[in-house]
Amino acid sequence: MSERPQSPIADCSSRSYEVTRTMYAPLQGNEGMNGASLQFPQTMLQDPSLVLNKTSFNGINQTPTQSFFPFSTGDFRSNDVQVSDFSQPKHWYHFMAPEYTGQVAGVTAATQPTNLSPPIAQTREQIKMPEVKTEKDVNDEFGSTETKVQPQFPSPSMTTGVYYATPWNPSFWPGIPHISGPTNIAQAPPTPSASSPSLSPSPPGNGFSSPGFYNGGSAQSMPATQAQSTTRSSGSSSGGCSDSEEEENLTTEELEQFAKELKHKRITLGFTQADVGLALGNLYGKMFSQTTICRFEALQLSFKNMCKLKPLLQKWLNEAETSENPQDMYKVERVFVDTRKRKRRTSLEGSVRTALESYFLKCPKPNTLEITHISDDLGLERDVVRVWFCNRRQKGKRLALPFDEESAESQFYEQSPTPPLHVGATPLSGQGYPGTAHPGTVPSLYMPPLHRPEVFKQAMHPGLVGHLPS
DNA sequence: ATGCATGAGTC
DNA sequence: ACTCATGCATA
Repeated sequence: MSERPQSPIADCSSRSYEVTRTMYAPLQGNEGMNGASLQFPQTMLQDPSLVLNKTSFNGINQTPTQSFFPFSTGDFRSNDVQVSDFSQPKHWYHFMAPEYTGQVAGVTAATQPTNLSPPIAQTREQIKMPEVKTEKDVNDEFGSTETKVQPQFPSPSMTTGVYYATPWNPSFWPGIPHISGPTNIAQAPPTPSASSPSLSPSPPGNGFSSPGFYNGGSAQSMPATQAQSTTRSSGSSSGGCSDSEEEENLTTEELEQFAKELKHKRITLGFTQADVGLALGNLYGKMFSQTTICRFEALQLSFKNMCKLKPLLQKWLNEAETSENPQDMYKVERVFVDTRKRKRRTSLEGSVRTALESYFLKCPKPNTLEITHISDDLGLERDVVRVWFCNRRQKGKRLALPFDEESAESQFYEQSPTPPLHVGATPLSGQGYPGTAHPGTVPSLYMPPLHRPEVFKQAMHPGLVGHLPS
């Protein structure tokens, strides 16, 4: 954030957005690899200048958009408006039941189970409320997908963790593979004793008795000590993660290592990602979804975010390993779900995605007008387009270059990047993998994160790597 | 595992 | 209006 002094609007023209850089290279590389012809306007892919020197949104019209269709699965609501009028407010959901704060338990956390309305401390069966069904019904949302937990105790997830503080600065995956910094992996595998997930019911205890119960003070309370962390560029170990207790300076290596360890042990102990997420809520007051845990393991979160979550996961891991009944750790379920109705997830067609991609290449940060233009062109809702770009940028960052930005940038940018891309093709072969040989680690099911082929795949182009939705 | 969505915090 | 963290929904 702090590193982008310019106005967003100027981005497209006056500067090459980082994401573009990031994405661009791989893209070309991909092109080179399969030599496949895309439905893309090739000029865009071939000529960086288009991206870099773009001065306006003109050239955009050339995209193969005519073939796109204005339906976009926005079916939940009449599409009539999309093309013509995008500026109108839309409310995909409405709020109901005042007593429901419209939050997922644990996230904003019911602070005091006492005054909360009855429904809150229930098991999912009870809570499963009809819900408003706007465009489409939501079949048994929560619970079903995430938890395999046995509703042993309807524990009132009275986790109290507002804990949303993100004092860190924006530095994500700065660095990279070879960090020579002080690798202080303070994790000495405690000896996994209970590796057999037995559903042994041990006294509920609300999870509060748990040694490591989170009292909502630690990880978040970290003041502005992170001032130093700069704006990335080098900091493999962004000092931003300093904490009153846990993580201070994590290196990407550590995180990488930890992520692997976590995954491995998690699996060994018989937990699912969702379990872990729930357990965190139970133990430390901050619940997370399967998605987040998944992304953590895959190192798909920002560096900062990884740093933030690591201590919690570390704790959980320790708990899980030492606990006689690890299962106790996730005996908390999501108690109730957000009552707001989400907009139904849009599923963009392959062709539309491709088109968006091409637009993105030209201008990763379209302004309102441009967005309108695009949405108009593709027959999508303006908001869908906007969000798409947001996510695209975010993804681009998330999966940013696994190398030092500077150098990688220069490499990828103008030349056709090949080396890194090939790694994807041969996961197990000669991946440099400098500082991460991990001698001791078990040859797990996953590969070294920093060379994850998927990353490149994604970074390159979802639409290009075989992704045709039927 | 990941695409699209939401909301808080910022600029 | 953007970034970032996060999650629902789905492939």
